[in-house]
Amino acid sequence: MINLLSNLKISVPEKLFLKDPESSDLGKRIIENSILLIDEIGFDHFTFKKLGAKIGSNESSIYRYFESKHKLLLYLTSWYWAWVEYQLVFATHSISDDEEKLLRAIEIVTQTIEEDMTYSHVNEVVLNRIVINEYSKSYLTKEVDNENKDGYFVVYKSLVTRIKEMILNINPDYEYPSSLASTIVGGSLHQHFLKAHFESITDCHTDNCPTQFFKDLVIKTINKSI
Amino acid sequence: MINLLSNLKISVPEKLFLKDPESSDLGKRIIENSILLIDEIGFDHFTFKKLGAKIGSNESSIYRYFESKHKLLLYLTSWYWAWVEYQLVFATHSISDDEEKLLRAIEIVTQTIEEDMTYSHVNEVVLNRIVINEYSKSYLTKEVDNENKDGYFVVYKSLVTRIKEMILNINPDYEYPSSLASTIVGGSLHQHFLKAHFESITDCHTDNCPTQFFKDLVIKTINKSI
DNA sequence: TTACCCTGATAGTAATACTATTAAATTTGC
DNA sequence: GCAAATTTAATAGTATTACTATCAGGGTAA
Repeated sequence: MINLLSNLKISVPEKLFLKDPESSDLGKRIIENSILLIDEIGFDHFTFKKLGAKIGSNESSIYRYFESKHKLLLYLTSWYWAWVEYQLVFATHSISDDEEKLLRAIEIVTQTIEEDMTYSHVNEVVLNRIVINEYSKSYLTKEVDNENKDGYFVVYKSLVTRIKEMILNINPDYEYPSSLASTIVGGSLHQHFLKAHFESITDCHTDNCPTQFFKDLVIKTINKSI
Repeated sequence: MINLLSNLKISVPEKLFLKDPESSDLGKRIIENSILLIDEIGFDHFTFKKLGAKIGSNESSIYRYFESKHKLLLYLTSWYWAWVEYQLVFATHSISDDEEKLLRAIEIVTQTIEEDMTYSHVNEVVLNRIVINEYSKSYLTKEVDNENKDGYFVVYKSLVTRIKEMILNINPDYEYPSSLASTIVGGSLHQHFLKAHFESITDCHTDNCPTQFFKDLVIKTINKSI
């Protein structure tokens, strides 16, 4: 599966970049090292100047690829969600039992990425941490409605919608399939964050935790009779 | 209840301010108008200079009350959570049935604040929107562990812990009471945001929605047998 | 009435988030 | 293999941000 996936190009909305970073060596170094640098110093302290210094390149060259650091964050997180969606589709398509299928999907979406799947220049383990720590900053802005119209968040919405469909397949009468699906995806990031910084308000202290919590939650919630 | 509450001073960790804004007229104008301005232009575009212009005061005077705009956000959101916690304690203390008590607590925590309760100079309706749009920015930082040690997030954690206790009262064997409680509080903010900006991935389109979703979710989840 | 505290005003700093221009290097097309 | 086109690097510059520092004036309190 890992090798199969690495031959596929993850597709990210084109409006997010000025020049496709996959199309050149410098572009790939920008992606690779921006992930490492954002993880290291946090998105708030991250600048193109610092990134330029890290990759031995110039600030102005990076601006040829991305209009702003905000767009770069959208690119990286879109890439992440597209990658998760691939894994989800791949891991569930051959499962015929609807409940088993959803449980597998929850695993994919909520688990900690443990090993670098070596998808070229992208370190998925580190990117996962970035998504946990920074993703909400990409949409908690005054510009969100315009950017949403421009399709900047399609990948995320598509992932949530897939999970919603799986929920409806199990129980077509459940009233809140979209809210439950978005709670799984968003809530999982939140539990991972709490696990790392606010242990007192989460029960997730082990490897399998956010996953077990959400599996239990979802199955109890969508089954028709109590 | 409204009048009773307005005689109580909401208590916010003292480290969050340099000078108590409740102690002067200028301080209160800072609070009142920072809430309005952050709502209007967003926290990212908010500066003390702009706030100074709005209240006819000077940037440097605002810095006498708050070290940074980040601390001001922590102050405002702590105030909000303390206010919610008061309401929660007040509304639930006389309810003897454990399940009814939790359901009432969920109502308090997940509902949209509909009317300004005129707690002096604080517009709670607008502050609620700020918490929905900006709260995560207060903890998604590289400084979160130090700030947490300094008690900047005690109010929020205390609120979540109260809900956790209520869950345990209903089912002491439920395995994830803290995670469920933090999911209710954090997830409710998220659903409110989706309702306003990403309608396609939420089922919350009516007034009573995040509330109904979470009530249903929690009751199904914590009841012992499936 | 003098001391002091609060507020306002001004100035200044380092960093940020860019834009613009030009030059050098590299790739490509023929 | 060379010219043309493209890409990257280097430099400079701008407006804004997030502060800090200093000083002056006005009101209050001992």
